Formats: sequence, C-alpha cells, structure tokens
Amino acid sequence: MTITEVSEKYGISVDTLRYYEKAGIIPRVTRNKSGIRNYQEEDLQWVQLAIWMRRAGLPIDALAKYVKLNLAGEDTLPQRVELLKTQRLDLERQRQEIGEAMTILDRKIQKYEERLKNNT
Amino acid sequence: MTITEVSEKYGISVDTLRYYEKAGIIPRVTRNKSGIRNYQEEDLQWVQLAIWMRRAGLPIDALAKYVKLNLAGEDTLPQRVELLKTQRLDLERQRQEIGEAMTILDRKIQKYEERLKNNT
DNA sequence: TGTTGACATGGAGTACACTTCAGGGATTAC
DNA sequence: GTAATCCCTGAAGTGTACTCCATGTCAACA
Repeated sequence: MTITEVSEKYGISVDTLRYYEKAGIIPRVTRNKSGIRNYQEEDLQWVQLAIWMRRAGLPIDALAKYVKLNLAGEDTLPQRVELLKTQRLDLERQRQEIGEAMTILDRKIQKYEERLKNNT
Repeated sequence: MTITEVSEKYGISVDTLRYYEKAGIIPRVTRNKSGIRNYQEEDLQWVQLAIWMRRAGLPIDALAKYVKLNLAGEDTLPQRVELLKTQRLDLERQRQEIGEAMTILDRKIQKYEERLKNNT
C-alpha cells in the first residue's frame, strides 16, 4: 500500500504520515529497493494506533517511547504496561474535565434559552 | 483581589492571567487609578469560566468570541447560544474519542498483563 | 529620600504538532 | 527520450498557547 493510499484510507495527510514516522510513533515503514514506502499489514496497525491515540490527545513523545520499548524486545513488557497505564490515567482525567465543562455549558445554554423564550 | 491572590486561588500563573485578558477570554479586569488589577466578584467568575473551558480544551478564539458577544449586549443572545452549542458538540466528540482510546489501551494493558503472568 | 517589592506593558522566546517547501530520484505515458 | 507524476529527504515555516524578559511605575517602609 502506498503512502497516498494509506493517507486516503485513514483520512490523514501524507505529510503527517511521514512526520509520524520521523517522530517515532510509527516504526520505520517497509520500503522497496528505491526507498518508496510500501505499507504492510503490520505497518498499518501501527498507523491506526498512532492515529487513535493522537486523536485522543496522547503526546507524541509518550507514543514514541512506547514504540521504542516495543522495538527493544520482550524485556520491556513491564515498562510498556506502566507507560500505557500512565497514559490511561491522563485520558481519564481529561475525560473528567470535559464532562465538567459540558455540565457548565449545558447550564449556560439552558439559561440562555429560557431568556430567549421570555423575550419573544 | 490582586493578581497574585487570584493566581494562587486558581492555581494558574499571573502571566497566564494577564495573557487571558489580553487574548480576550477574560474581559478587562477592574483596576485602581494607578492601573493595577483589582479583581471583583464578576472578574473572578470570568476567570473561573476561562480556566474550566481551557482545561477542557476549548480554543482561545472561541472563548474570546463568546466574551465579545457578552460585552456586545443583549442582541447577541442567539449567537451566544449557537457558539456554546457548537463548542459542546466538539467536547462531546472529543470525549467520545478519548473513550475509544481508553478501550484500546485497556485491551493492550490486559494482554500485556496476561503475558507477564505466563512469563513468571 | 532612597530602596524595596509588587505590579504594569510590549515584545521576544518556547513547546508542541504539524505543514510547507526546495531540490532530487524513479516510473509511467506518450 | 522526455515530460508528467509520484515519491523521497532535510529543513524551514506556521498556529496555538503560553512563558519569560526588559523596562518602568508606584506605594510603603527605614
């Protein structure tokens, strides 16, 4: 699969795909002899993971660290778990804060709509 | 209330407080004759709102627009509601994406822990 | 009256995550 | 064979949200 095809499949720019690779949140993608990327199933799984995690807001450097641990072999299993758990906690906290903000927005919206109704 | 006191009360730097004001997500704070900020109850409410919304990830420019509409008077009620609803939708979507990422993280963590158990 | 310390402003600097660009190969279409 | 198209890399540029800095004012205290 070419980089353009991957780009279209996941709705992400080719520049971003190359950037993700350079940043280390996707391991080096399989290439042909002339150096052109040819994404294999495994590459695509990394792409997918990177995109999901970035959409949720996980920082590049945490993801890069995770990828590096993966490439470093089986000894790094405990560190990988710890890293994932830390990131999970951050997501949990962020979700909480979004929930609180939504409650406040809802209250404001409701008040405004009451005022609008009474003003007709 | 001085800017330092507000900073301590909300756990945010004085630089950020001044920046928020300059960026327009807090209306111009009450000052004494020599130009020093003296936060009143109303100012504090704006500060609180700005901090909550920023923590949830609402962009500066959306908040600035909301503040501007507020200062522009009663005619802007419908636009304010619309703006708040748009931002609410964005938060909803973001919360959704965080939820999905958490599910994936959970699956990975679980797999790792099984592998770790079988490796002892 | 001189020094200290909190606060002011405008502007430069930083961190993060892309995004764009310049300059070059390799393939394909004619 | 050459023009068009797709891809490559390294480096510079951009947008967002702060964060830091130089310089200056002002009130209070020794």
